[in-house]
Amino acid sequence: MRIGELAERTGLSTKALRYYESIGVLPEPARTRSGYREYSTEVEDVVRFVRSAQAVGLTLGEIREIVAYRYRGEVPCAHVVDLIRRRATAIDEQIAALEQTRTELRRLERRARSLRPEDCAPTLVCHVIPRR
Amino acid sequence: MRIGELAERTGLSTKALRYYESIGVLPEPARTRSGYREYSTEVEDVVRFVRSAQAVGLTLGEIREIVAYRYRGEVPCAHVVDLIRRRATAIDEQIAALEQTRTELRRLERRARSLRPEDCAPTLVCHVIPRR
DNA sequence: GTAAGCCTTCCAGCGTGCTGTAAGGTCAAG
DNA sequence: CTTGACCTTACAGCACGCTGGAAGGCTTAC
Repeated sequence: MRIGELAERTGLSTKALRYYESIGVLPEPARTRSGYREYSTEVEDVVRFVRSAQAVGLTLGEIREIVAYRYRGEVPCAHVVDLIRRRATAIDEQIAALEQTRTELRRLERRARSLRPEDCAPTLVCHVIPRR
Repeated sequence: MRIGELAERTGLSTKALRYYESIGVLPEPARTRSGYREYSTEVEDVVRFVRSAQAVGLTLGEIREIVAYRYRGEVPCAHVVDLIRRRATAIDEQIAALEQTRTELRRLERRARSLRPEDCAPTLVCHVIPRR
């Protein structure tokens, strides 16, 4: 299978596939005599795994670690569970931060309704957003 | 006031201040005869405003628009309220996406406990993360 | 033989908000 | 007169996940 076909079957661009290879997420495939990449069918599973892992928020760096276990012939399960847990924690923190910002924004929006533009002092730039 | 003093008073780096100027967030200050930036005291309010606006999630691009009203002598209130509303909506969407990912991660974590590493087929890379 | 459509490599750039470094000018104190 | 602390510009690079383009080689059809 050449790179164009793999791209079509996985819904990725050839650019992305070559990029994954360059950062060690995909293994280096065999080459034809003229230098074309020649993929085995198994690599398709790896590519799909990469997409699935990205979909749950893992970075390509983390994914590279996971597939590295496979390339070494080891089972990555424990490492993956650890990554999942840490990602979940990170997302919890992100959500908390965003919720705080959202609360602040809603507060500002409410407050803005009671402010008159004429009262806005130029030195404050905008009195809708209060100085900390 | 020279740039170092402004940096100290606002808690920013001189690099950041020069960067803000370069992208039009801060106005070009007066210069001494030898080329040093000489700031008026009012610019400190602008810098503080930039920090406050960043704290509620506005980008420097959006902030530039807001201060542009001021530099034109207009009141930016209506525009700011609009920006705040749109930012709040964007944050709602971000939170929703993150919550979905988090739910999926928790689901994977629970599921992983019932899986045995020995059952993990190499072609799937890792059966903890299911194929889509 | 030549055109179309693949493939290759390498280098650059996107956006965001800066930071680092180099190479040089200025200013006050000793 | 020199030292050190400040200032200036300009260019590069960070993370992240790619995409685009240039310049060239391979393969197949006509």
